[in-house]
Amino acid sequence: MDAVEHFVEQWRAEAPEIDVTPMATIGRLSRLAQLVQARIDSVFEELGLQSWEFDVLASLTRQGAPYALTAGDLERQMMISSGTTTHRIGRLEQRGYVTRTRDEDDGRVVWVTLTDAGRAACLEAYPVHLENERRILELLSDDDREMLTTGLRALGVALRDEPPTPRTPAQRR
Amino acid sequence: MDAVEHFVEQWRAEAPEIDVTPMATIGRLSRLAQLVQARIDSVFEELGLQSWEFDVLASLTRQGAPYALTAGDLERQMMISSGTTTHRIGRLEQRGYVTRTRDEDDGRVVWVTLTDAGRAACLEAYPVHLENERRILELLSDDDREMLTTGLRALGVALRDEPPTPRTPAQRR
DNA sequence: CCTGCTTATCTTGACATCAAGATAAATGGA
DNA sequence: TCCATTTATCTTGATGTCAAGATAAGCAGG
Repeated sequence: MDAVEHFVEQWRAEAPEIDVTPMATIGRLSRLAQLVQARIDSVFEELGLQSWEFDVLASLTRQGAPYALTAGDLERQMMISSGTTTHRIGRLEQRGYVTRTRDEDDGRVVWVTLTDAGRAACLEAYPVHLENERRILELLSDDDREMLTTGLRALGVALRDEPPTPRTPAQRR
Repeated sequence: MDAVEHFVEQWRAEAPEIDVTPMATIGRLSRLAQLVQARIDSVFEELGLQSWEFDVLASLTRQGAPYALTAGDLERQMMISSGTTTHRIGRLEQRGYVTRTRDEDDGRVVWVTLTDAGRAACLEAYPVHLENERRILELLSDDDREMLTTGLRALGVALRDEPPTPRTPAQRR
């Protein structure tokens, strides 16, 4: 019995004519995402990072050399607004973790490039973060963990959460 | 192939010594929660409600008569801070959807009670919201949906997301 | 009764976020 | 070449959120 199951039962008693089963899945999705995020945040706090900071650094690091994306590509990968993107880049620029460069051929484009310090911070946090995630999933049985992963992957496909195709530095027009 | 699978492959290429499999599950959890929330928000917008407003109204409605919770109980059920609780109650009070009442016996406690208008707004939105959730889950096969639900329920239990035990009006000391 | 501790709510200040619009650059058709 | 349209980023203003502390009311032991 978890919290969502309790809410489902309350709704069945109060409004029995409505099929409440979707809530058992989607209600948990957002609630558990929040609970898991709290655990993840606490690890990043120990590492001196905000979760959103790691998000940016990780997006750039996993691209591989030369560790650069345009502001727009970052925006799409992180699923945030353009205003938030500008703000995030600015804060990380102040911290010395990224640099901004105007594209030479297309004056509208801003390249965000990881500095050595930014890459180092990301690579230091990365294994600690993943170990934390591993510890959370270890609370589940192998079967449950596998069902969860399979179900989530299916949902990702169903919602068309497709891989981003960033502009590569070579692709400058 | 979804976005998270792509990120996993990028990480495998860039930092092969780290086991990246936990990200396939937990990365999807937060990413998909965000995608699903966007769909949910758009339905509430049509209904003239914010998601957080429905959260409050639903917490009160599903309690059954007399549709009341203390501010602290709302805070715990919705997993938000006390400051956010105060703010939410204030906004809904302005809209005429809830009322504030000091407990007669314990002067620190504030009872938040649903008005008829608040209950009506919630009961109008509730079936539309659940139909929307049902439509999202319908994108999955029966098997995938069942695995997702089972996996999430297991995670809820593992993270000890336990049912709240609110103070009932009868329990006034 | 006091006095210190706990509990419940509210206030304040900071901040990340978004929507909408501004700015500026590129593009494409007449 | 010119102008309208599209694209990429940034700015502005509003908002929801939290952490930390303030306020105020119970509570418990002397």
